Amino acid sequence: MLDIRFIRDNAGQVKAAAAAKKAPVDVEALLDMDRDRRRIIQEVEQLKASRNQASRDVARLKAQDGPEREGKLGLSAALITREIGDKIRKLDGELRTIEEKLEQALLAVPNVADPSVPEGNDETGNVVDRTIGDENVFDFTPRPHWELGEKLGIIDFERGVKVSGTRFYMLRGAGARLQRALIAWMLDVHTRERGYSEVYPPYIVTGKCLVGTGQLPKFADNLYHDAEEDLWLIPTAEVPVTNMYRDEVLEANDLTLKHVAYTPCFRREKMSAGKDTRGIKRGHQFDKVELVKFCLPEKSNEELEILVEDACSIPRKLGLRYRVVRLCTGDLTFASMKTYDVEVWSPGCKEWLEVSSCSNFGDFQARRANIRFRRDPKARPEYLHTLNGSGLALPRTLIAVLENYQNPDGTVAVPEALRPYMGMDVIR
RNA sequence: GGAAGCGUGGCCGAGUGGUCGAAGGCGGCGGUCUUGAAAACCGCAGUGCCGCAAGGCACCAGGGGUUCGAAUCCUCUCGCUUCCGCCA
Repeated sequence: MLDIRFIRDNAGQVKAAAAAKKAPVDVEALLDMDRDRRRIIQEVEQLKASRNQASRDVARLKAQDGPEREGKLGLSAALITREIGDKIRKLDGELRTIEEKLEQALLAVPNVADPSVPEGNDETGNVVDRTIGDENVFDFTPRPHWELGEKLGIIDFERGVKVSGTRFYMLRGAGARLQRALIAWMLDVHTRERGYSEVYPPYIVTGKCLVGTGQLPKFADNLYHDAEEDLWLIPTAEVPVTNMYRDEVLEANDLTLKHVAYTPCFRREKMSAGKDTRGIKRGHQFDKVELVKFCLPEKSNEELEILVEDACSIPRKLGLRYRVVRLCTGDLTFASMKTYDVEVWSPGCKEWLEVSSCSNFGDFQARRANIRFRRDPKARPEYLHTLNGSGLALPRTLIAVLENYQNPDGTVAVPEALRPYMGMDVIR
């Protein structure tokens, strides 16, 4: 959420950012509501001040003159203040209404891009920052993972669909084990080498959390939720982990705070038929190891660069070819100020797979979730900055491993780093 | 899920409907004293909003209500504790 005061002072910038993100935002309407709101506040607070004064008068007279005069004095004061009270009640009602409307409207305003983000309309405007690693040379035609998976009996598409419908699959045997190995290994890398502290969060959260990170109210369509209660399946660990510190004031000394969490992710998205239909690239349920950071406002862009490197350490250690893409203004998500995607090359599908999306949210989420810090014990609380990125998303990492490490006979070598976790060298 | 009790400032803990933003204690900060520290004593200390400012308003889990006036009375919601039931 943006500060209404920021919007007041930077209306043009906010309009431009909303247009770039294709979010219909009526900035003028916001400013009108803000003006009305402040007018009513001034009016009602003046009335409250006079009511308080009258109340104090009654109290004082009663104390001075004793109970015998209470009737007279009390009555005259009562006549005045009852009228004021009615007005106050009426104005308070108006104020509540307009504040709710303004709040709802503000929750629909997207974050403003950082100045370093390239201009652009859509993903074609993204900029490849760097590509690391060489393309694997195969002396045979590499197979896509769905062929490998079925041949090896480690991905069972039919039974996943039988149990849960389209876009679900089951991993079996070495496939399930490979995913588990990747999860355990990635958690170990981030905790042991990158300084993250591991968290096991709930996979179901209240709506408030989703408002905090920015999925609600705008993107309810993409979420699974309990029909009777305000409980929602998480679309990413970002939601519970960022909201851990909701309504808290942290100490500056504890920043930057870094957490890593493994969770499944649930996304309802009504995906266009025919897009990414083959394989396990896109489903309603997938696993992900997520990195979340809380830091000082002036450090967040620096922290973003480090976060990207933390994510990149995984494909690097796996010996996968990867690249870092800088998203343009038009491809940024609703809450993001600046985002880098990390993509790995999959020779079977012949495409770059997005395995991580690392974003700096500035104080956008911190404001929504009310996460603050104190520079020193006497200072006023300030909003901190939040960041997160995948480290990494499992199915796509699994795809890249299968396709890059495949042998001519359809077996798959286990990457060196994973062998201790897999207990085997080759999946056959 | 049922019953009972409880939710006050960073923490503990008072608070007969009327100058209560709230006693007292601990902790914190700044002094005095001390070679230094401790102790003792004195003082300062919440958050948000409106306002150029002076200042004002709000906040005693959260919402609604009664009242001229609510931390205090009523009501609903949430959370915690204990007992019972159920359960991996």
